Amino acid sequence: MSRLGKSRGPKYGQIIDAAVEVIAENGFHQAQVSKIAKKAKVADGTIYLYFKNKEDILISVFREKMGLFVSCIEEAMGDKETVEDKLLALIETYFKNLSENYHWAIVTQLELRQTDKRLRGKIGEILKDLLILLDTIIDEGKLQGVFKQEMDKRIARQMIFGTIDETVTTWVMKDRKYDLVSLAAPIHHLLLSGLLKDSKTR
Amino acid sequence: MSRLGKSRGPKYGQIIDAAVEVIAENGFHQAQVSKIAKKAKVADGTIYLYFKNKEDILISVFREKMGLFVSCIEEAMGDKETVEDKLLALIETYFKNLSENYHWAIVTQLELRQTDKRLRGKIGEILKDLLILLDTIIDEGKLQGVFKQEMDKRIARQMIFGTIDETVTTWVMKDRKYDLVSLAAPIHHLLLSGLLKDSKTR
Amino acid sequence: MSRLGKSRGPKYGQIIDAAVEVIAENGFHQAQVSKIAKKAKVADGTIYLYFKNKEDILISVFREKMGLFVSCIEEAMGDKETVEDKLLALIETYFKNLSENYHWAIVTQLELRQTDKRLRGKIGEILKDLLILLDTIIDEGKLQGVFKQEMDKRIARQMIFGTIDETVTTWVMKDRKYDLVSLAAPIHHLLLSGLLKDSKTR
Amino acid sequence: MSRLGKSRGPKYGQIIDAAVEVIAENGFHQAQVSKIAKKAKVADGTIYLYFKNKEDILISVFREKMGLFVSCIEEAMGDKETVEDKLLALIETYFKNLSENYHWAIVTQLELRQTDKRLRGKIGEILKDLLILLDTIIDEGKLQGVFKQEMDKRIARQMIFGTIDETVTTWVMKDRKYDLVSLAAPIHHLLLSGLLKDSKTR
DNA sequence: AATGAATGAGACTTCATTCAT
DNA sequence: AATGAATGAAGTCTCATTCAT
Repeated sequence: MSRLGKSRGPKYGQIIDAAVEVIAENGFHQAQVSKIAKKAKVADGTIYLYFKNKEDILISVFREKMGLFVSCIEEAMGDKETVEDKLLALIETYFKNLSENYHWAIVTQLELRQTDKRLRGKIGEILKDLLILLDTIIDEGKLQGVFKQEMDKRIARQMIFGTIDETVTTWVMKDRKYDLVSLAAPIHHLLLSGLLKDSKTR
Repeated sequence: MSRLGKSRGPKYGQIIDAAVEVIAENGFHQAQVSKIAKKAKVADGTIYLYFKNKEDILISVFREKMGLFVSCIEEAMGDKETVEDKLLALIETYFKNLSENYHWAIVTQLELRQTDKRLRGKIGEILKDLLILLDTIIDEGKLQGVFKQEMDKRIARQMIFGTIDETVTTWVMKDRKYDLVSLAAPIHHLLLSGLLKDSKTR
Repeated sequence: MSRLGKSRGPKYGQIIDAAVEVIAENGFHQAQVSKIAKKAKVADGTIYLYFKNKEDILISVFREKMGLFVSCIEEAMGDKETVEDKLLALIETYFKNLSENYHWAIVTQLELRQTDKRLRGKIGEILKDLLILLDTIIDEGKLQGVFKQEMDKRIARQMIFGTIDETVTTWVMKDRKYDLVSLAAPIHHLLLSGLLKDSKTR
Repeated sequence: MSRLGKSRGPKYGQIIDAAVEVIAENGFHQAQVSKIAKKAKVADGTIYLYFKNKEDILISVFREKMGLFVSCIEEAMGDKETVEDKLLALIETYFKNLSENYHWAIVTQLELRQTDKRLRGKIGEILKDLLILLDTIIDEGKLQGVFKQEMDKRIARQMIFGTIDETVTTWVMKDRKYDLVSLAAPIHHLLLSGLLKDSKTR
């Protein structure tokens, strides 16, 4: 078993991509190794030259794709000056990426949640990179005096991530009947200013 | 096929309760019909006198329990005057219920998500009752001029529900290491007023 | 799983007998569970109501059959007075049993040896009952002053068992071309008096 | 298919030796071709330049090693005068060789028996050379009037070989906890004179 | 109404062998 | 002569559901 061959060889990428497609099209529990192999145009056994087992395929899929996803968001945030703009960039890029890659959206929002405790734990590890991005924004916002000082970072993070996540999930479950990216601005506004009317004294 | 026999016989409730326990203790994929039967103290075959199939058990579990859950929240909201108080009542009751019934919290937040498209669709149907409660609050808030007029109802609902849901999920996954109910107030505050500092002009 | 149902129900015996036949006819490594199930006229899954796994079938086969085998030999020895007669009874019954049950002879002499360390260890445990019989004879022979006093029990046991075992194995591998039982007497004689001519001074 | 290339190239010997080690260390069923290739420091495919298939490796291993083994015994017997001494030389050399080469002992006594009918038949062929040695001794003993005249050669051979084989197998299975070579003399004595006490009239 | 023994479909993974380089 | 990446066949076991009692 080519332990180190894990990340190279063109087949590696083929298999990863095939896995995303197969999971999105058939659902997590109908994503048999043989289906993935067929779509990747390799023999069943070849999968096991690149991945330890089925779970390893899934973890790798998530790590590879989520890595790109997070990098992409980081890059988009990079040239923004204010925390408000950074948050908007994050939400917009998040939505844009998933809009442009429906297979991946299905996988992250629906299929990957059908996993058991162990696997979900590992996925959680990878997700941390994304949550760290949120924490960075929150910290910076508080430091700059833009965000509430007394705000609990964990709660704020859960509000932002929960809102984004729920929005994408709903969009996926509604079969993309509307444009996701255009929701970024109003969501951004709502997260920043809350439900209450401006004039309202708080 | 006693689809209408839904509530007839004491065994029905026994099976529902057993299902919740078994799923919470063993996880969705380890919740075999025979385990549920054993915990409910009935024979495997008896299950099929009350439920069409395994999926029907799960749907029924969700419908029965979620019905109680929503009623409970409605009741708590009933005697509140302002929308702000109603929202707080909703969040607090939501958290309180799940705090007091950890099995149910595990089932809703983790295990029931490990289902396939079809089942998740049906669960979504039942969840609507909860989302309607949120819509009621949002509508009322806008009508009373307390909430932003230009706010998109769907987005607001996703922010509230996403935040609550993410918060509970995190709490369950962290093995209830902290008190959930005490998060209700700060979350309520954050949802109403947003991330930005009060003095900030918006 | 009916853990305790292990030994009862008519299917249990059917499966054991089917396993012996299938192993004898197809060889140990070609004795698939599905073949055993088919020959036993039960569904594949039924096997697992009576046996934990495939290894458990094999162990059980050996335990059940070897139990009968040893009992049979014990019984035959029971009414013999001298150790010489007891030894002869053992050898004759040993050969007679295997002669009358060729399937079982193939299984013990050839197929059951194709097992890995773990399984062979368990088989060894069961074989002990047989070796104890030999030890009993040896002890008694020495006690009565019929056998050599200085003789090492372990070595004697290995000579007797090794000779019997090798004889049966050869007979099985030669496809029963000759009568096995009639070898009992000469073997018995040879074991008792050795290779050397009587007149020879020792 | 270099069946005749048997001894050509240094890799041939490397592979044979590697096979013995791998089988002894991992067991017959865990002795994958790739493991043998790795230990022999050749590529997997190279194996197939020297051997037709996996079975051919095993047969060759047995033929090569058993050839040396038999030669060694023959040599040790060569300068003995009496049949008794020849038999003792055979047993002692047999035990000595296996004592000094534990890997080979494991392979012959345990691992090589985990083979199917076909392979075992071929191994039997090779074993014949050893059995012929025994026959030579028996014939000579009878001719010289040292051994019983009425003794069946086949039975005598089975007694001698069965005893030796069982002794070595037991020693291997007991993890060499005692010295094997020192058993040669008592076994030799027992084979020659039998279980019965000298004075006993036969 | 209740039982529970019996059913049987379905998938992950290993490893001997090949063949293009 | 040598390589080693790729192949693909094959078998154990689980568990939702049925049906004779």
